[in-house]
Amino acid sequence: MKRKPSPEATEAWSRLMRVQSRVLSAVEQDLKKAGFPPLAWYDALFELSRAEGGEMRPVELERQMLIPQYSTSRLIDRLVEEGLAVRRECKRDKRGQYVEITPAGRELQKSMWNAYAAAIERHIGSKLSDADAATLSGLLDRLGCSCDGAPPAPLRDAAPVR
Amino acid sequence: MKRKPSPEATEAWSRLMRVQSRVLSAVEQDLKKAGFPPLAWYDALFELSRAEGGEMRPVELERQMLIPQYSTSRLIDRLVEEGLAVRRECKRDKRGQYVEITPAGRELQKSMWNAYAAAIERHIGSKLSDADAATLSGLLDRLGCSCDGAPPAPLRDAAPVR
DNA sequence: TCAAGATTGATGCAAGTGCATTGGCTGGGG
DNA sequence: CCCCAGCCAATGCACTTGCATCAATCTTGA
Repeated sequence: MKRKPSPEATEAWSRLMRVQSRVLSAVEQDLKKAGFPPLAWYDALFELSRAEGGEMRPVELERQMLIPQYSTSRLIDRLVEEGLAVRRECKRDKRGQYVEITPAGRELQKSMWNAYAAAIERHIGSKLSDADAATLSGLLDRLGCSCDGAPPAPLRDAAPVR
Repeated sequence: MKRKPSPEATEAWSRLMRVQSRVLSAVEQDLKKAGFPPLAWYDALFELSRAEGGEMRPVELERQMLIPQYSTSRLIDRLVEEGLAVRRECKRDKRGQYVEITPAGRELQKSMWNAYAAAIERHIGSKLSDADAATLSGLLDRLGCSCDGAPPAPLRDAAPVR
């Protein structure tokens, strides 16, 4: 039951942790140097912008972004504070609410994407052929999916991420 | 100069971020549930334990672990507070100091490794063949190394990581 | 030899995170 | 019909992180 991992598995673990941390901070730095807010803001704005009517329930956002409930709540606080989103009451369920992206929010999302895309290209695209990138995605998928019985994932496009 | 990333590159970025975050928190949770401190502690204890004489300069530890200076300083504070390491003065350079692992520190490092190895096996080893794990490591390496001209990396063994 | 600059490590402060709990509301079973 | 288990979102508190800066010491070079 508690078999030890092979050296290959251990090495893969090690690389996965180190490399993503380096790449993530490199990309975050690029964004920050360009004067943009953290990546999490982008992700939230992206999810909102592609949602029906530009709005969604916090609980839905939470599931998309895979972050804890309180974290979602505070992220929304900040977006609202900056005028990038607004909270709307939900008439169908008075416990809940809707969060709607504002025009300013859509604009920021788009302009962040320019810098973001450039950073991805710089730190990933330029270092891996498309075929290798696809192989990498495939291998990573095998680590992530089987974890908890999440349905195969709805398939995302220009899947911005995080 | 600002070419856009291919869909493959973007997808790889996305997966890299999501998957490592899931795997990392899964492993951290396993450790925590077993009553152990955070992974960073393990990494530090591991580095110390394999250092000559079980001691090293904070600045050296910092370079091994790839974490910021203040972070190292505070991590050492906590290890010392728990009796897992001690600070020693450095006679050769009075600005600096040595940090030495204690017997308790060595013991904790070893017992953490049991749980840690099991977690790696559970979340990585059992999901990837050794060959696939090696392929994954190779692809990840291509992302990490060329970043900053760090020498090819001294090559680590049971490279615990993070 | 001495001043300027670099390096080592610590720390004050602001901001972010994790955890537990609360308060409001819903919906279903008795 | 009412009550209670369960869900939604917010928040108080402790702790951690990031950033800037400091004090002490070392090194370099004129």
